[in-house]
Amino acid sequence: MYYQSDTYRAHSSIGYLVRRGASLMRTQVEAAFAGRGLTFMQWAALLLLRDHPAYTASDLCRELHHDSGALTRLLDQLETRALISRERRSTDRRLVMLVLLPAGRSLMESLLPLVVERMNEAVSVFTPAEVDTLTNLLERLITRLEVTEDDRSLLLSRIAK
Amino acid sequence: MYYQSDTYRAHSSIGYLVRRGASLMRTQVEAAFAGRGLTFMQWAALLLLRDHPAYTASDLCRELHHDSGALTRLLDQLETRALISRERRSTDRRLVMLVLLPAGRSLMESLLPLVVERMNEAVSVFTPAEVDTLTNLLERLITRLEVTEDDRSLLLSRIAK
DNA sequence: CGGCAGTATCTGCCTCGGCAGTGTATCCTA
DNA sequence: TAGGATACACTGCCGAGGCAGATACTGCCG
Repeated sequence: MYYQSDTYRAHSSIGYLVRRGASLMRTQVEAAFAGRGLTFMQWAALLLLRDHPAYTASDLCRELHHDSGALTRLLDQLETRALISRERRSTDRRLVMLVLLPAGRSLMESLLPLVVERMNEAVSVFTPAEVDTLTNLLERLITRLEVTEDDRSLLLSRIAK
Repeated sequence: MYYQSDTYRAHSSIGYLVRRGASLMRTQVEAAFAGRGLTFMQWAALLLLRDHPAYTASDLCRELHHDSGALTRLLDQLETRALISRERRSTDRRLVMLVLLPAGRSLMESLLPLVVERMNEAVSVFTPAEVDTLTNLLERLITRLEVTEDDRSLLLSRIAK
C-alpha cells in the first residue's frame, strides 16, 4: 500500500503527474510542427505508417490505442491533405490498407528532426540512464493498467451474455 | 542527445508513453466512481478544495493547470449538484471564493478510499522505492517543460507588443 | 445454400477542453 | 485623481475523442 487515504494529495499522485506530463509533452511536440497544422495523433499515425507500410486502419487503431471513430476522421483529414491514401483490399473487402504517400513521407521526414529535438530538450534534465529508467517504469505501469482494463472489458462482455 | 532521428520509434518515446499512461490512469480513477458521474478533473477539484478551504477559482485554475473557461463550466456542474458553493468576496469583487459543501465533502471522503485503492493497484507492480523514483522523474520532467512553456508565452507576449 | 456470429469501417451524438474575446473590478502611476 | 494597465471570472465557438449504433463484408456451421 503505497498511498494512504489520510495523506493522499493530488499533486504528488502518479495520476495527476502523468496527466500533467502528457499535456505538456503534447504541447511540446505540437510546437515543433510550427503552423503545419498537425496534431499529436496525426503525427503518431504518420510515424507508424512509415515503419509499417502494410497497416490497415484497425492495425493503426490497435497500435495507437485510439478510438476507431476518431481514427476514421483522423485518416479522412490525412487523406484530404494527400498525405496518405486508402485502398480496400480485394481479398477481404472489410479491410482498408493505408499507404503513406510521398507528400506524407516527406512531411514526416522534414518534421522528424524537429520533433526529436523537442523530445531531447524535454529529457535534457535527465542522464541517459534516467531516461531509460523512466521509460521502463512507464512501460511497466502501462502494462499493469492494460491488464486490469482487459479484465474489466472481459467481465463486461460476460455480463452482456 | 538521447533520441536520434533514424532510430526514433513512437512506442518507446516518452511522449507516447506518458500519453498512454495518462489515458489509462484516468480510466482507472474514473472506474472507482462507479456511476457517480464524476470526471477526473472534477475529482481533482474537490480534492484540492478539501485541503485548501480558502481557494478562489483562479487559485484552482493555477493549481490544476486547467483552462479557465473549462474550469468555470466544471464549477457550474459541481455547484448545480450542490457539492460546492460560490461566493463573491466583498473586499475584492473580482474574486469568487469556493466552498466545499457538506455533500461535496462527504462524497469526496466516501470516494477517497476507492480512488486510493485504484492508485495502489496501479503501482502494485512497483516497489515503494520505484514509485518514489517515478514520481521524482515525472516531477522533474514537468518542471523542465513548464520552464520552456513559460519562455514561449513570454516570447509571444513580447511579440504582441 | 441460408442464417448467424464475428470483424472492420464508418457515422451521429455528446462532452470536454483549448482559445479568444467580453465585462467588471482593482491597482498603479502620472 | 483620472486613465491606462492588469486581474478575474465568464462566454461563444470549435476541434478532438469517447461511445453506441449502423453498415458492409467474411467465415462457419447446420
